[in-house]
Amino acid sequence: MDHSAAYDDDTSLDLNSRPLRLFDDTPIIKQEVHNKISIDFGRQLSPTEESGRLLEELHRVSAENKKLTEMLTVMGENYNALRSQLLEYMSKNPEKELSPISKKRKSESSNNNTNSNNIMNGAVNGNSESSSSDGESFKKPREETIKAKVSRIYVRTEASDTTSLVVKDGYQWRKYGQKVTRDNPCPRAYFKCSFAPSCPVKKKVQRSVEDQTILVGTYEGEHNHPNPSQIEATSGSNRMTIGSVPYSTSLGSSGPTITLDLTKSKSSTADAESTKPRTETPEVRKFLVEQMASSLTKDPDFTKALATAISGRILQHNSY
DNA sequence: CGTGTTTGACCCGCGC
DNA sequence: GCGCGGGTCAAACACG
Repeated sequence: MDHSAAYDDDTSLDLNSRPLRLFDDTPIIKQEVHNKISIDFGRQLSPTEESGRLLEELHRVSAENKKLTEMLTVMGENYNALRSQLLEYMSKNPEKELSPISKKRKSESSNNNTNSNNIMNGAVNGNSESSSSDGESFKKPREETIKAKVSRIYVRTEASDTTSLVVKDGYQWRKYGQKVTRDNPCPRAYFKCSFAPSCPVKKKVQRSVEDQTILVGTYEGEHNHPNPSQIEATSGSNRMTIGSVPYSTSLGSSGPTITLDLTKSKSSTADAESTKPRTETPEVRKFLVEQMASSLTKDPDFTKALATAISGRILQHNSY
């Protein structure tokens, strides 16, 4: 299954990878930039030359930023189109996906399964918001349902690993129960957040009936403390991860639906290299520089700061 | 010995 | 009221 590509399109990991694709599309510009940068650092330029260079760079960066914004817009439009198609399809065939069991109680788990199924087929989230809203709200006390934010997370695990019910999301969980439910032979595990004693968040983890490599985690409530893994490593604040695991997220009517792929982070070296390169070859360094540059140029604050620095520098040189 | 997991018992809501 | 099923509790157990 090639879901990873679909996930990447929704994650901020793409913030890193996409600009590179852009560079790939425009190799001439890329080459030009690198040549000029090497010249810049290689010898001293006159103030006017340097300011000209920097202005040129600024324009180039702005143009790239614009391109990226456009690509993001197109991607968003495609996503919305796909989502509406999926919703339309789901509304036309609501019974197809559900089990013949008609009890209200069944709907929760069957929705879970259809969700994971659809998501794993590449349609990421439109379905989850339509089903999760009525899936969770029917049997909980009214006020609790309103208060507690419910979100779902779908985790693809190693194919060989079909026994553990561990979802590494960066938080600390204490298992307080396990139960075999009626419509799923795989046991459902119940967890409470143990990082903060007062944290009300609960988590249910159960393997999907259809694909047992998929863990379906249901989160209830909101953490009243930061993610422990983010406290330890705040340096990667631009990267959207759950405890170093890439994920994609989307908001539904009852809360976000999150999909992450543990197998990818574990086994895919190509993907791992993009976030955590191990070698230090010139190519990799170049790659890293490109990534950092593209990430920085996407940051409007950085662009502002750069513009301020450049203008300040120009004024400084003009005063000579 | 402290902490986390396991697992059977219990509670509670819902449908009949 | 009864049975069913999901969710929670807590004693027993395992592990470092």
